[in-house]
Amino acid sequence: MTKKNKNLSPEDVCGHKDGAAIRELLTRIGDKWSILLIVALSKMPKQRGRFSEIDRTIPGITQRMLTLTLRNLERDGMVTREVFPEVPPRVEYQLTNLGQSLLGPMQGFVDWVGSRWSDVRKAREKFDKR
Amino acid sequence: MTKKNKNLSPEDVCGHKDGAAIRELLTRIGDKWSILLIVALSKMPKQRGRFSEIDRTIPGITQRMLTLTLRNLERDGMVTREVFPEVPPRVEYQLTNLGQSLLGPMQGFVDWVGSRWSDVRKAREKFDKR
DNA sequence: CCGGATCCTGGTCGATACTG
DNA sequence: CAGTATCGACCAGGATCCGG
Repeated sequence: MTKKNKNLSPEDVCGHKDGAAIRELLTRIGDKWSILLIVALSKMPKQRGRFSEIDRTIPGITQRMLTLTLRNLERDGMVTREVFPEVPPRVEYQLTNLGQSLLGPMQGFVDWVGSRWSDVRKAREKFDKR
Repeated sequence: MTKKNKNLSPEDVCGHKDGAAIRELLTRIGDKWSILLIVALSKMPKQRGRFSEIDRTIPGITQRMLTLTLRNLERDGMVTREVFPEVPPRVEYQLTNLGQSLLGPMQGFVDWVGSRWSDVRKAREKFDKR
């Protein structure tokens, strides 16, 4: 017997109740800078660094986008923000446990890319050859 | 001794040579519909279905976006497209091995969301309360 | 040093209408 | 049925300037 497809809303990704959350997460870390910030922070001593430091670590990012992306990550509990009342101002960001815990799952993708990306590139070349 | 940071280009995500590829992949599956299509196809018999079938499975998607997303996935070697010269036209799409192989790594994210998403939500509420 | 305020541009996506 | 064509809204993100 063929099982009838239950109506799944676009939020039910994977038929999973957290589908919407999954899509949100992918959208977030799929944006232009988030993943770079997370990785950059993860490589700093104590997974911690100040604004200008992160800025220098990530070539091409503008101050605006750095601020914005950090805010989003802070809002999501991935990083903390600590302001030191000095002159000149100093602000330090640090990866939270939550943020660090994302590095694990990410490794799955990294491995996949390592083993399969060449296939994707070949597929593209073949496809574009038309 | 403190190890001096090598200049890493924005393409060197994770200090990994495939960094650009990783970002590309995340951007692709982080877009609005790709992940839904992959999952939808993976649940069909033989990971295969026709255009209208997929369309009905994914509420809210427009014909335009369905076509576009399928094209992208086809170009990346994630799905195949087979046209049957009949009237009315029939076109079937099928997940490739490559496409299926992505489901594994994805599971890591799914699990992460399952165990950690509530933390994200709590962080957001706390943050927004200002 | 950090980051807010503005302005602007290109790209993504939805709506709609039309074809082989 | 399975698309293509066209238009327009919206928004991510870049450039730039200013301010505590």
